[in-house]
Amino acid sequence: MRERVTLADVAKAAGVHPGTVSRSLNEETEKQVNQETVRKIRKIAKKLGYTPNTVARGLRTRKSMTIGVILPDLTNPIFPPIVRGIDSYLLPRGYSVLVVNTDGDPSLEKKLFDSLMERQVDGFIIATGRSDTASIAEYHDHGIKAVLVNRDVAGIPFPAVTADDATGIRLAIEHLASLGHKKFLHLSGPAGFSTSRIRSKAFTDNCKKLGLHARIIKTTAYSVEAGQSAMDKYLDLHPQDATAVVAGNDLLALGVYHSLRLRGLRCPEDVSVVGFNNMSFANDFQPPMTTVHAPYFEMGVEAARLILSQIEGIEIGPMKITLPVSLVVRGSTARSA
Amino acid sequence: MRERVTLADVAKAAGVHPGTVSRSLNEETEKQVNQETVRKIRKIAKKLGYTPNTVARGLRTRKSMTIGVILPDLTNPIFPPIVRGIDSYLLPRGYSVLVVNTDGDPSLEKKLFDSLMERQVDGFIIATGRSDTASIAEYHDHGIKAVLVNRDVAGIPFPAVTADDATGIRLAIEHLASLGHKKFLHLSGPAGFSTSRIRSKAFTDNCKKLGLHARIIKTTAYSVEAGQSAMDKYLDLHPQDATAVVAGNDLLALGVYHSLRLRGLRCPEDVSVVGFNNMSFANDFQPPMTTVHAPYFEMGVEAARLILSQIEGIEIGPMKITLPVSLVVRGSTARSA
DNA sequence: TCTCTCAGCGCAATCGATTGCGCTACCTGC
DNA sequence: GCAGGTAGCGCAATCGATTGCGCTGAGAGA
Repeated sequence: MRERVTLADVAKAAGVHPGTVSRSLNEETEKQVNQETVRKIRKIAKKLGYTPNTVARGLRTRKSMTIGVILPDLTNPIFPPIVRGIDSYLLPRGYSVLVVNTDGDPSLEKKLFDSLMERQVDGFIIATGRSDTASIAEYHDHGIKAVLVNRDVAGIPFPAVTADDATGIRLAIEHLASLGHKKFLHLSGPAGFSTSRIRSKAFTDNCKKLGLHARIIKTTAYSVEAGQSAMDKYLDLHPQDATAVVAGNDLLALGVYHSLRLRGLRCPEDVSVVGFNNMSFANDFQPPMTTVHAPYFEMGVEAARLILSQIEGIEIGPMKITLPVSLVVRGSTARSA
Repeated sequence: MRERVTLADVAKAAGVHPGTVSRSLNEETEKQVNQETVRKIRKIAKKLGYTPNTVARGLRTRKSMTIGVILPDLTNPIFPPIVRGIDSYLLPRGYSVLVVNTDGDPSLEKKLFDSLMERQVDGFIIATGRSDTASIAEYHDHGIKAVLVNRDVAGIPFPAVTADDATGIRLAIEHLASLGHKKFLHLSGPAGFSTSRIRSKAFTDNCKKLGLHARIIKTTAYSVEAGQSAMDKYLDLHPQDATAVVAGNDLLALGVYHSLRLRGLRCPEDVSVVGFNNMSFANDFQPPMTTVHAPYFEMGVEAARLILSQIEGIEIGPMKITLPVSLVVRGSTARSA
């Protein structure tokens, strides 16, 4: 863009060799140079407005100081907090973040992965959690660093940071049971995601333990539309059956709201609904949504921490970190009629 | 990360010079090489799994194929669609996007700007719209390329892509007036933003034209909390005065919801409220929010288009693009009592 | 006074790709 | 058969910073 000041410019102005300037400006190597010289060079560098060229440095050091973040869709409200969590950890440490959206398309995911590789990212944070992501496991042997966040993938040799899904579902069920509900429905997310599997299993297990009637419907996506159509289908088959719905996430729960409303059913008077995620503005919905809060910002921070550990050469293996969740009771759950 | 295949590796395998491989693999220079050789080299490159090193290329070509996006806060729901719009235009053209959040802190914005410069970004898309951003105008003479999006800054020599704020406010007022409202309140965003200024002026102008009673309160931020406290203050001073509130954006409108609810006032029965932005889930609020829809995704696309034009050497000057808005009528507005 | 040591700094290779320049064939036209 | 032209490709510089190695000179020790 503008005619930039280079190391060589500073060196010339200071009457020294570029190598000396490089060493003077770097914390690590600063002690290899006379203190007096360091001060002089630093002053001249500042006067000339020298800024290092990260690209050139990256070429030589084989580090781009960049992390690639692969996620399904940034407009899904759980991802912005994750990204900001990642940012908050990485930026102060000199790293930048390259975010890409896959829209759930595995072939696009592969393509984006490759393009991030071309950009020499130092590591990946992957939030798509597709089983297809397992193909990325192949790269593990090539020394590629990655961390999964939000969703885990079975058998993948990378660390993962997830929320305590099982506990979240248990809290939801116990809450609903304490309100007198007996007949439960779970809208499960699509197969192939760890979140879907774990939440479904927790639903079944906890309902059995408490002696509750349990039914599960699989949705086609974690979206409002999928939630609505799944609930529509359920209500067609079993009108006025379940009084408690545990949704796979908040978007599905919102779909349930829509379905109920269109049929003249009231939430929570007729049907209680619990979401999962505690997305932004869940408190402003109609009715305010009872949901399981998952600490997305912190998950981002942890994922960033793990990827940097790997980059710094610490072998952590497929470590799994599970962050605690909590139930946020609002207006979408009430005592069973 | 892994032992990567370089241009030299391909050259050796093909028995030619690296320069020839480079020319063969590049669309532009391909015709400088014998078709037969090109085919052979391409095949070998694929077999070896060669992927170009974007960093090395960037050093030589002085282009990083990266655009820096500076915004206040990714968790503000208007920004994800903008970012996705930018992405959708840039990615297919080989560019990547580096997103940073300023949290409204001008000194942080300056620091992030510099760090993006160090990373040799080819251009900036700036969504913060602070008047302080004007300091970036200094760089204009140094050949820095930038586009403003969402908010413009007066007198800045860069192009800008914004929504038609004035028309949006007019539509809101006409809608409310047609419902019989006479006394209007506008919660204006903080001073210093083009959006605040334009929307306030449009509010005043249109109220005057229609002979409506108009009052404006400035908020301290475009946030739910700021909206709530501003509305609280207003209601303390003028209980039961205005029946129509035009909020500076949806978050402020949500703050108005909260304020009304805590005082036992009903929306829309007692007070009608209109937001601005039509953020995600505005339809799921309590009540569903009447608001002005602004095409954020498209704004991102346009901003991306303009920055690429500049990079490709097209002098567009401080061109201003204004995208049309529309009023989405939902449940937060009703006939005046 | 002479050697030895080491702090301080210069030299030049290196990272991987791009590109202006020029060389070598071969081909054409006369 | 020769000058002129051109296609195809190699050579080497270049982008800007980093870094192993080695040189120089000053200070220390004998």
